Amino acid sequence: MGNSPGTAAPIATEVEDAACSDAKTPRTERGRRTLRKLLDAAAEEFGEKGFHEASVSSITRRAGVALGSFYTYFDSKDALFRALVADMSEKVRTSARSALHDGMGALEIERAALAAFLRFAAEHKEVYRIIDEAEFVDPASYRQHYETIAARIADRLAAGTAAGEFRDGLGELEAWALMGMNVFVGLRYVVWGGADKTPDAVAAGVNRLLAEGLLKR
Amino acid sequence: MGNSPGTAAPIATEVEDAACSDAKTPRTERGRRTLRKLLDAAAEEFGEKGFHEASVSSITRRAGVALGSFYTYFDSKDALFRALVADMSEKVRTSARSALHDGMGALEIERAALAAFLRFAAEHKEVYRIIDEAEFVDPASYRQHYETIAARIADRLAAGTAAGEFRDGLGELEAWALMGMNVFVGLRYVVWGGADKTPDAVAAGVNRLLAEGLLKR
DNA sequence: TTGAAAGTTGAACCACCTTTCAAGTTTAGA
DNA sequence: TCTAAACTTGAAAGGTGGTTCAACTTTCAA
Repeated sequence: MGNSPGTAAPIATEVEDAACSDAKTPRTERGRRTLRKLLDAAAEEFGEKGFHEASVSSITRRAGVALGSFYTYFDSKDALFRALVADMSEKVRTSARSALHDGMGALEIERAALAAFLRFAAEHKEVYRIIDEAEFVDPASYRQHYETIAARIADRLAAGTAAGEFRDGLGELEAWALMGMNVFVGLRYVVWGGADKTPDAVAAGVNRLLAEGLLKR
Repeated sequence: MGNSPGTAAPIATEVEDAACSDAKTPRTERGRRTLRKLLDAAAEEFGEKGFHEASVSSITRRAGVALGSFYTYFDSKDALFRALVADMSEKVRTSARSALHDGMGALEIERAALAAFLRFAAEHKEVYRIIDEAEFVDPASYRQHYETIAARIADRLAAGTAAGEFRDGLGELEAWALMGMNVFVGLRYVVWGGADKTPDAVAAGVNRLLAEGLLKR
């Protein structure tokens, strides 16, 4: 509920680059401003209403531009959605990577990556909804998003094994399992809230599960 | 792709009970047949096209009944979707529970439950899509579905701890983590296929992760 | 047998929303 | 300053598809 529009920081800061494949690049400063307004309004609108309930006219109204201007920047409502998914997918990956530093142990890296992802999700709850809805609106992007992330996790696992910290036999399957854990605890404790666990507490709990497993010792 | 209609066994066998909250209960044998045809056709249609691409007229055509008959059994397209989600949610839970037997160890139970879920998903791929899409079409059902499953997993973890097989400190968080692993490996290896891993192999890999964690010993 | 309830039918209604377009305004560089 | 390109505007075209409805058929119990 407490998700009043304008509370969250705008996501689209340099969206133009990530989204240029689907957005028509503006040639003037005014054009760039309008495109940004449209992207920010769309992120809000899609986040609140979902793709099908959202309407182009509502997005342009929110952005404070005329209905027709929309088609100066996007070929279609679908193209706008694709541009948003590409942008957010990029931001999610960036948020996790930025939390990693040299000298971290392999297990610590997983904890930090999850904590950073959860903090990012807390600040941009609409990201979850938009990426999840891509499964139906833009399946190719959805699949690519998760395959890219899984590949990155698999790389980290391999590095952990090479460093002698992780056991052998960790591959794609384990990467997907890890990713699924992260996504679901994020949905439960960050997006749905209940506010009973902080991102760091959630990340710590998951990390213990990764370290110790379930069995009594 | 290789998902020709009619290949999978019909899901709706005793749907009437689970769905009666949203479907208008038929009073004659003929009515029950028609309702079943509509539910089966809808499961196919929603599974293939998703909620918004699916159309009532296409569902009735598939079911071989007139367009108007639809509204004898459902108040709206949304009500039909809700009825389907309720039914499938029930089937998913049943499929996992039926794989559990007395005398199984706690870890073995988790492996068997996941393997059963994956086999069920392989046979009814449309279930994944329909339940996932409920996040947008019928959020309350979506949330209830996963909260119910998480509660059941948490119970199993507590039982495992009580039996001395699992460590202390396992609760809701760990249940959600487990559930996320299961859902994501199902999406990757069963729904998306690639056929490189059987349900049992996937379940075994995840189970080892639960038993040993990531660390080298 | 009979008639009331249950079920069937599909054309038509209607609300909604994406997209187009032609006319007007602003920008930027020469 | 001037002009061509960039951008803006909002009314209206056009399509889609959920839902209604009144006439018709089937079922079933009395």
